[in-house]
Amino acid sequence: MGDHAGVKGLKRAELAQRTGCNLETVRYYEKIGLLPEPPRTASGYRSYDGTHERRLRFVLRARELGFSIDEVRELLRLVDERDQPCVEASAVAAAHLDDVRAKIADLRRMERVLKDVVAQCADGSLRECPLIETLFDGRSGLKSELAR
Amino acid sequence: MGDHAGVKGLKRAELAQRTGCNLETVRYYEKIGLLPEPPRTASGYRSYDGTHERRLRFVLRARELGFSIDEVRELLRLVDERDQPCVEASAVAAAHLDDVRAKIADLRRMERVLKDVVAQCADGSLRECPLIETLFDGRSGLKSELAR
DNA sequence: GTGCGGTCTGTAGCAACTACAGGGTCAAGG
DNA sequence: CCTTGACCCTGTAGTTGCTACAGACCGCAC
Repeated sequence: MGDHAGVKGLKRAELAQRTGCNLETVRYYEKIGLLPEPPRTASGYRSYDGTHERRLRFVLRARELGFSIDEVRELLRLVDERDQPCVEASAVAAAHLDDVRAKIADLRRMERVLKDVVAQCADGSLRECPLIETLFDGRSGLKSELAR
Repeated sequence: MGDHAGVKGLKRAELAQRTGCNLETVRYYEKIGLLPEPPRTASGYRSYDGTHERRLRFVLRARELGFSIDEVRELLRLVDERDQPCVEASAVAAAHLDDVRAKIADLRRMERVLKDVVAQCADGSLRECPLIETLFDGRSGLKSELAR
């Protein structure tokens, strides 16, 4: 296989392997505009270089931190446009941090209820299943727990 | 509109409103088999009664607690088949509790990294944006944080 | 030359809904 | 009696973020 212009040119699978990204995800990110279209070899194979790898790592790290695709797009725009990225980027991150904290709070409420119910089921002191009764009737403090 | 057989028959929108469920979701749950097909009026309108409402509330509460559709299906099967539901139900709940705790742990890692990065952005002591540098290079302990 | 693997494209599938479009029905008002 | 508007019906498409094909090429070893 000949490279386009002597560049070291990673193939898609190589890029995926180096970044730990799924093969198809690379193409997906290109399709939705998170990665630029790379040059192609004469026969149409994608040929990536270090800038693509760097950008893909950026996207993957942002996704690991739970940023949505749109948030990642916004962060990339800030990187590319370079107009005071820090102020705007930290606003995006701060908003996302609020989301994360809200999700943690939701999950902690769920955890509390589940833990109580599982404990009640385990001690076997009730003739009816406390989990199922809770789901049916909202007793055992579920509603009040969830309302908090 | 005449009821089928003198039953009080809730319409779909009424059931949705009473349970706080989205109108379309009622139909969706019916389609995927979480709710039984209700009787219809002569002109084809769905006509729900208290048992449907009770079952829908069960599903909605289980979903609020983060049980997946498949888990809800399993819980409903235990309710319907009535063979030692408590032991099996609490096993489903305990497994789900593990999931919830794993999600909380993931989110807490994200929270920690985001909090640090936002704080670094805010104090303005660095010429480059710490958030963006972190995403590009994995410095600032992101990788080690996420690896834990 | 012929096989095996890699790559290409477009498209379908997953969860769990949500939101239409285009039709039928019902009850009230004129 | 007829119309108007609000409801209900169905099937299907959209959402988010991928993942996994099918079927067609390409490239390299043997």
